[in-house]
Amino acid sequence: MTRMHKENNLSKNQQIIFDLIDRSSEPLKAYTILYNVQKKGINAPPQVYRALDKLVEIGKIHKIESKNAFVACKNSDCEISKATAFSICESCEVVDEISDVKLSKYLSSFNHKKGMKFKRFNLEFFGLCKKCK
Amino acid sequence: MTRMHKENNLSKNQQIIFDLIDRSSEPLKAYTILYNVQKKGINAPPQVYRALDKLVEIGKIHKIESKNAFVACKNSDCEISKATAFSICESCEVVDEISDVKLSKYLSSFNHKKGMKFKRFNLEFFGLCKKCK
DNA sequence: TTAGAATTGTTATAATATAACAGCATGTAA
DNA sequence: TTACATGCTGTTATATTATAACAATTCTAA
Ligand SMILES: [Zn+2]
Ligand SMILES: [Zn+2]
Ligand SMILES: [Zn+2]
Ligand SMILES: [Zn+2]
Repeated sequence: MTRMHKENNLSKNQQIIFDLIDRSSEPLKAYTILYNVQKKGINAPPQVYRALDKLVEIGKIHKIESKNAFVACKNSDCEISKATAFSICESCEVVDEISDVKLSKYLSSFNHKKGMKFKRFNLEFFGLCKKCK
Repeated sequence: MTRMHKENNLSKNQQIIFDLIDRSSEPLKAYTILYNVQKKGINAPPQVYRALDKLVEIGKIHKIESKNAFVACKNSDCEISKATAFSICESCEVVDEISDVKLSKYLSSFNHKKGMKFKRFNLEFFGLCKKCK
């Protein structure tokens, strides 16, 4: 059984699942993850979803809501996932995390007319990538 | 059986489901919709999902991706759903469609570094509404 | 060392969404 | 008129995504 170390803030299952997502070139779905970690002893959906929830919470991964899939954060962990933006190709389905300081600042400071103060946003752009257009 | 009229571009099931969503004060989930239209003869999930797909396609409703729920467009049908933005209260779950021309223009003209040309975006802001904060 | 918090393992089930097939209505072209 | 295409409908079954509930173990901090 893996010992927890202070310098590593991920648990065993969290690390296994993060590594898989981080090495993937495309967003991974929960059950795809499950199939791929069964050889490592993760057998059931709740184990996957728990790890995913935690990884999202701490900003190591993001959920692409329109695809129910997960990608590793490429963006120094996105201030704990408060401001996420993605580009999604509607043809080849490639997903890129957008790191644009101006965009992020603009949206983080956006205030709704109706007096709501935002803590977080998620933005998904759709189109055709260079290869597909 | 309802006759199709040229002046009405929605079919019978589409109209029933649109009316329900339009009258609702909150986003509705597909199976909530199903339960509420069974008295009108819509019995099975595919009938609901087909109507929802079409209504989304023509911009009469939008899907709130983070909630798997649907709202009527409050915004003259959003140029056929090319540019959607919502505020979502994390406490009471109230959802508002944001109609902000500056925001919409800013995002519609945003171009990704990697040369992708965007056709569409969806933005979801999260926070606490006036009542909940 | 002990109590609380976090994580794990497990079974079962809930909630969301689509495949596949058949029928009917409308519009258009031969 | 017939024939065909398109779009909508109805139906059964199934696939996919996600959580409830409970017991046990491991980690952390006091
Ligand atoms: Zn990120
Ligand atoms: Zn592409
Ligand atoms: Zn709209
Ligand atoms: Zn609220």
